Amino acid sequence: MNVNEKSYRERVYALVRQIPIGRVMTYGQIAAILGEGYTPRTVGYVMHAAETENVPWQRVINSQGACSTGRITLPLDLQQQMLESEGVIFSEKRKCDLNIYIWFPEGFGPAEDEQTTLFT
DNA sequence: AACTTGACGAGGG
DNA sequence: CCCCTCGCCAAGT
Repeated sequence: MNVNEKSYRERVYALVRQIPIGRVMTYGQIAAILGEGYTPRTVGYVMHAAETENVPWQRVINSQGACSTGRITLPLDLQQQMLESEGVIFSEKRKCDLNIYIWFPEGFGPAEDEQTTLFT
């Protein structure tokens, strides 16, 4: 048996647990990195059960830089509040700048010539 | 075993 | 910029 063989969900959780405080990843980005069989939708599906798995679920947002949990308990989405408490700044439209907060695991970052443009 | 449902995302109007 | 459509695939009924 392959002991490295983790369940479909565990692969997602393992990756999400690596996201640093104050940084985020998108559903599509996670699906692209995990590859085979993973799609933005299924990643979202899996994240629905993440809170009981000791996973920083709030750090996974959509490609528009906004939260899509739909959990609008207060004036603002709970997820957005959690991210704001980690230092992530959201606009009035409830979006954050992915160019600033997006995080890539080792070896998956943007090409060097593109990285420099992020610091202009 | 068939059908429905998403914490998505790219593309077109 | 907003709205709609369609592809994606694990899980729940």
